[in-house]
Amino acid sequence: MVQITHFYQEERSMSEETEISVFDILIKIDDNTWEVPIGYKAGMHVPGRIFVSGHLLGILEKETIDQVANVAMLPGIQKYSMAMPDAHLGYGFSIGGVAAFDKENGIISPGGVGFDINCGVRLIRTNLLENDVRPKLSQLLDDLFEAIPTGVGSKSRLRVSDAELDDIFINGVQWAVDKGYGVKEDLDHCESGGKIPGADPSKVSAKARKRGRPQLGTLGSGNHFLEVQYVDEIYDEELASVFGLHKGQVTFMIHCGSRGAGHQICTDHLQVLTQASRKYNIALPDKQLACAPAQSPEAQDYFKAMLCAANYAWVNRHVIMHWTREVFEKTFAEEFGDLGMHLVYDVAHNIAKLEEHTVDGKKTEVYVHRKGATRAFSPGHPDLPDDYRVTGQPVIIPGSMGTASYVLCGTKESMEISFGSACHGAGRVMSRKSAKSELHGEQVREELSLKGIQVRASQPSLIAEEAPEVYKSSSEVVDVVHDLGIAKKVAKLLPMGVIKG
DNA sequence: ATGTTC
Repeated sequence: MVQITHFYQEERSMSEETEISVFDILIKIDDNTWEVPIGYKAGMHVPGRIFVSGHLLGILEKETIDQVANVAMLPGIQKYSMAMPDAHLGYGFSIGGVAAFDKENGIISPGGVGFDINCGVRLIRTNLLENDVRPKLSQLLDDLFEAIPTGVGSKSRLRVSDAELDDIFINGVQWAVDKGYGVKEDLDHCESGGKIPGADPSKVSAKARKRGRPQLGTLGSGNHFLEVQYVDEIYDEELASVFGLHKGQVTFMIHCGSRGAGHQICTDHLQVLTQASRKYNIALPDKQLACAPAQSPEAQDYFKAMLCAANYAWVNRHVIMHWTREVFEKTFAEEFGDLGMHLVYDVAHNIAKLEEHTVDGKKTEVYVHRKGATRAFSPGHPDLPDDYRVTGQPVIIPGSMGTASYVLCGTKESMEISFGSACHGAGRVMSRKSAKSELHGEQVREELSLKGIQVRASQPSLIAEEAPEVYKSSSEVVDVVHDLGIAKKVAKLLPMGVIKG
């Protein structure tokens, strides 16, 4: 029997807590399901469920378990407070957290969405093969780096008026398609059609608008990227064929969010909801869990503003996709003709949505908070576009820089186990600070280059912060959700070139 | 993630 104990970061002072093993807290349900019992902390309304393999459990922080337990104390939570295999410490709610709250008796919390509202990812396929692209890869990446503004505080070459910003907040990708960015088909291949109704720009502050206006069509920083990839392996030929994927094919992936706009909207409303938590007498185990009753004006104002940021983020990824398509056209269309650059799908990783789920055999409406988690709806779900209704929803899981990304597919089991949710990515294991002090950007770049992966980034330190070794293995995380059955593996994608913020 | 320490 292997004894797995919890290892704290070095800077953390030794205390009696360091003696606690995760086995002292968690109850094993099956190989990939561990329960935080309802008695772990006084005030938990439901147990926690952490979906990890034995190995991933060994690197799970105790604080992440505490965050799962804290969320279980919030009013109106349904079934379980959950954490996906890529879970790690976040603001209030863990990243990788999934929690559903009753529409009438539950709460809405910005901490359950995160600062980067609708951070998400989209995958675009092409008709090109790996060997078509390799000879021109360097030039392609240079041109992409030129076309797509990256980095903190980067500004777009797209100028939108104040009135257009309202239109973007309300109509999302529909605005972009009407403007000539992308095509109508793209709308169907975004989660929620790239536009959630109910967004209200009057709930967005002047400051958030000011930050958001110049940033539409910018990649941002951190783990955000634009990656040129190829399909390395197909796990399910039938599903892959519906998604238009085959071995050797070149794809590109865009991972980014709502930039300064979403960040400011979260900051603004956190302030209001911190007051509201007191006003409505909600006992908070952690002030970062600030929230309000779902139907209160405070919670609804946040929700309506959050939807503005969500719609903005879809447009952001859409505009970046448009410019990327243009660069591919410029580089390859003369030689290869129609490049077939169809959007496979676009998923949100940080969002709260009002959805219908079955709880205790009854259909009920809940606010599902997914923070670093992906919707993974089942075959036949009415929210899916016609062409994917038979397969289930494509679930796009980006890897960390230089590692594999995955395409999975939603299942019936995800609806039963995890409110139609799966994991979102690799999950950090080393802080940005540690990564910067322990790793050197140029060395990481060199190591990736030896693996045939070219990186373009504004600063070498950013490469160090996002090095492969600072993340959990994406394949390990994906195997857990596949083995649990909450999403099914379809294809593995390997990077050829990365544009970093 | 983030006008990276309101």
